[in-house]
This record gives sequence, structure tokens and C-alpha cells, in this order.
Amino acid sequence: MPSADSSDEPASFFLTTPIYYVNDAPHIGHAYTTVAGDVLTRWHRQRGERVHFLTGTDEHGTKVERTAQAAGVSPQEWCDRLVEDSWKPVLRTVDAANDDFIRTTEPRHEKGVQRFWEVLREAGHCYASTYEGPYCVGCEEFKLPGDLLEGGLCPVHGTPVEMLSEENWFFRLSAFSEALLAHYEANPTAVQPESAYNEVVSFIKQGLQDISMSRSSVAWGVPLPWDASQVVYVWFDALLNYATAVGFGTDDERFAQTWPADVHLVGKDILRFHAIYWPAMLLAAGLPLPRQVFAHGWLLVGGEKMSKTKLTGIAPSAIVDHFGSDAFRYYFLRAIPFGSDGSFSWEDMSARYKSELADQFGNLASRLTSMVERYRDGVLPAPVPNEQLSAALQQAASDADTAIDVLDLQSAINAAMGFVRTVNNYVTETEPWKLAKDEARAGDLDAVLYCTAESLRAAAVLLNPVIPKACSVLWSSLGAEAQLGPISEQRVDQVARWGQLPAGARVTKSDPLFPRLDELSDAGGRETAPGG
RNA sequence: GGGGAGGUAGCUCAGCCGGUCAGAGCAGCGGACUCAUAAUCCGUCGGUCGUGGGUUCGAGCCCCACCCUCCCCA
Repeated sequence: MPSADSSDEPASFFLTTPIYYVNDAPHIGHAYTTVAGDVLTRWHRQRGERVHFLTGTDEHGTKVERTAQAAGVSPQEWCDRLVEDSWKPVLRTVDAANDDFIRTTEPRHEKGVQRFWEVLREAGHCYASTYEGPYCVGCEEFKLPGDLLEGGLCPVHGTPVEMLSEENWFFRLSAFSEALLAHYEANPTAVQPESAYNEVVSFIKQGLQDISMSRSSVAWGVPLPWDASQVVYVWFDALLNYATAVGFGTDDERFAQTWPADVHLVGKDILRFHAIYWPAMLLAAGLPLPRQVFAHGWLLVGGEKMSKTKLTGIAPSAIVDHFGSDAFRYYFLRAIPFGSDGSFSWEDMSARYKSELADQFGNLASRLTSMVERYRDGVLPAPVPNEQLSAALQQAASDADTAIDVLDLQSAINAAMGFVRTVNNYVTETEPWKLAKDEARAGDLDAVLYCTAESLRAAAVLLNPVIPKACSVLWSSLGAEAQLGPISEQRVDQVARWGQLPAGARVTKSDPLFPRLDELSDAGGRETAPGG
């Protein structure tokens, strides 16, 4: 994305996760999206761009209302509790540095939602009509055809649903088929990966139907400004968070500066809402469309999609408590091509932790820092050039940066880790421990130690978006902090400039970056066993 | 019911428009080395490419049928 801007203003990058349904129990699927967004935004920050990373919670709807009632509290109290006790802690668990957290029950959101639909209604994009659909009396709500069990039974009650109708307001979605198609034909990367793009385009080609955007049977929601008997249907409320969070309806100037989003990260299950309904809403309002909707795959456990009901939902903390947040972040992005489904297993997680994080990366840091301490009293020798390592670094940095542009997080990580491999190889081949035994070769030893340290400096910068805690420790351990400033301010577009670590930097051996862990107890155990 | 994705070494996966395409990483095995978190480096074993047909001089790669998994729509 070359920004043709000639100004000195740093590019801005606005990225979102979906807002998570507050009533769900947070599992690793939610954390996966959040982590991917966090890594992307950290990378963009290290490009020197102004970044805005948004996440939040979706809090309206009958289900919330009902569970709150069952718990004997108001829906608002119920949401407050879930947000504070369940959702915000997940961000800390996975070490996510979001810039904002929007809740759909906040005034800034509700105001924006009302403003938005008011605009659409005035522009003639809404009309009253009758909605008819399968309705479960037990749930007191309409179901989507896809929600029903075999034979048209309610998935909650297992009882037959009835066809019921109510007066609703409709959004003229059908009016935007052409415009959406034209947009996607002109912007083939606006929905990624390609399979998602194809799905969206063929769905639009089937013809879009107007869609009910309000509900009269629900109380916990944003009231329509012109019809207080109805609330905005939860999706048409939730999607607007991306706009209301950056000022739509409350701070027009800020909104104009920030919108549109560069990337909406979504799970493939909610692709249609983001790639069809949402852009159509924006077209209706005359607003710019998001530059890209990226649909990532499912996390599978034991070959099955995770779900709360099947007990396959794993809490992020279950993994982080054992492996740490860095390993969590690393594993899911490294092991699974972003955009594809991927399987999680404790075995694979353990194997990658050990082989890649501990043995390849962590151990390289140990090798270098021990040798500098042992052979040079912890004082880094003077910079010397190194063709081979410079070239490898240049390539890795460029490959990683290119990969990030297309959200290929796996390749970005592989590029950095490939460089780590090169450096391990370099150390083995140059045999500094032998040089150390020969006074006459002190200069050669200096060179090897410097080149290895300088390579680690670069590796730390490149991996910092993914494993920030470990890289920060390494950064200090290399004595880089004092000379070069905080690692988070190191630019990825400058990382390949050789010779940044200065002579005399204080190198100290730290605790292992990724210590060996105890074997996980009982084979295949833990709470991951697909519980019968 | 319609549409789509996928089934390739023990594991996770690459294989673009058919002709060194039978590959990588991990695991396993053997060797080198000792700075290091028993780490590193090198070498190596390993697959009738879901099943059955077909097209072709030649097919994981094309066609048909079937089996299995998953997704979307109805």
C-alpha cells in the first residue's frame, strides 16, 4: 500500500477485531483474533505509523437480557460484570495493547447508532414492513433458519418453532447489490483471503434481499429514534461500533480523520455481516468503505470447531498459565496460516515451544550472552561488517515486511525465525569457543561475538511484535536499551541497517527467555479432551 | 437439496497453468561439536499423493463415480 502522501504525517493504520458477544465465555478463538490484530498493529507501529487498534464487546440482545434476569441483576450490571471479569482480562492475558475498547452499551455508541439510522431513514433507505420467521416461544425470539435443529426445532429448547410475524423496519439492502459488486470488482483485495472474496461475490450475485433492521420483541437494545417501540437489530447495532468508536455521531472531526478502517479482522462465520451488510450500510450513509475485511479460519481442537457447548472451548489462560503469553501469541500465528483453519493440540504447542522458542531462539541468546560474559567480561566488542549475515537479515526483514502487508503472519514469523537459524549456523561454523583458546585470534573472536549480538539485536526487533516480553528481556540483556532506546520504538524498516549496537554495550546473561517446562501431565489430558 | 474447500511421509502442511512433483518443518535414527536452556550444526530413514475408473506419450495436479471432514446457502 504505497501512500502517495507527500506530507510528513506518519501513515495511520486503523485495525479492528470483532466486538465479542459479552455473554460468551472467552475461548482461544477470541484470543486468536485479538492476538493477530495486536501483532499486526505492533508491526505497523514499528514501521513508525500512527496506529489505532480497536476491540470491544457486543452487549445487546435477548440472551443478555435473559441471563441477567436469571442472575437477578439488570442487563447493564450483568454486562459490566462480564466485561470486567471476563473480557478485559483476556486482553491482559494475551498481552494485547489495544488503543480502545468499545462497548455497545456506552453512550458514545448508542448515540452514534441512532444518528446513523436516522440518517439512513431520512435518506429513504428504511421502510416499515412485516418480518416473518421461525419464532421460539420458549426463547421469546425469532431464530435464523440456520440456527434450527433438524426438523425445525429450537436449538435451546428442542421444541418446534412457529412461523410468526411482526412489524419491523427494513433496510433497503437490495438497492446496493450493484454498488457492492462494482466495489469488489474494483478492489479484489477488499475481502481476503481469496476464498472469502469468492464467497462474498457469489452471494451478492445471487441477489440481495432487504433485511429487517429492527425488532419489537426485544427490549435490551438501542431504540429507534423515530419509533420507540423498536430497537435496532443487534447486528445493525454491533457493526456500527467500528464507526462510533472513532467518533461517528459524537466527534465528527475525529471520525473523519480515522475512518475508514484499514482492516476488519473477522472469523469466517461473520464474514457476510462484515463484507455485505456493513459496506451496504456505509454506502447508504455515503461513507467510505473499509479497505479490507480479512476472514481468518477456525481453531480446531481434536478436529472439531471449538464451541462452548461441546466443552472444547479452551480458556486462553489455560494455555498462557503454562506457556506464557509470548508462546501463546507465537504458536497460533506461526503454526496456522492466517486465513486457514488450524488444529490446536497441547502436543504441537509443546513441541513448537521447545524446538522453536526455547532451542532455536532462546538458546541462541544464551549462547551469545554467556560467551560475551565469559570471554569479554560482558563488554561488547566493536562493530564489524559481515556480508553474509547482513544479506540474510536484509532478506528476512524485507520478506517479513512484505508478508505483513498481505496479513501473512505465518510467513513473517518464518522469515524472522529463518534468520535466527542462520545465526545459529554462523555461531556453530565460526566456533568462537575455539577462537577463545587462542590469544592470537582475539580479533576474530571479537568479530564473531559482535556479529552474533548484532544479529540478535535485529531478531529481537523483528520478533518483538509477536513475542514482546521475551524480546524486551533480550533487548536489555544485549545492553541495547541504554544505547538505542526502548525496543518498541525500533523501526522494522531500519532493522537491517548493520552496526547499530555500539561497542562497549553491556551484555548480561538473563534467565532463559523460554525456560524448559515440565511435561504436561497425563497424556493428551487437560480439559481439551473432546468430552464425549 | 444447491454451491464451495479439503483428504499428500508418524505429526502439521507445500506442491502455480499436467512432464526431476514425490517436497519442507517437527518427531525418529546416525554423526560432528561443547559457547549454550542435554541446546547447536551436518547427514539420514520414511509416502502405491482418500477409493475405483477414465482422458493423455505422460496425472497429487484434468474428467466421472464413490467414501470421509469442514464451510456457505436453502
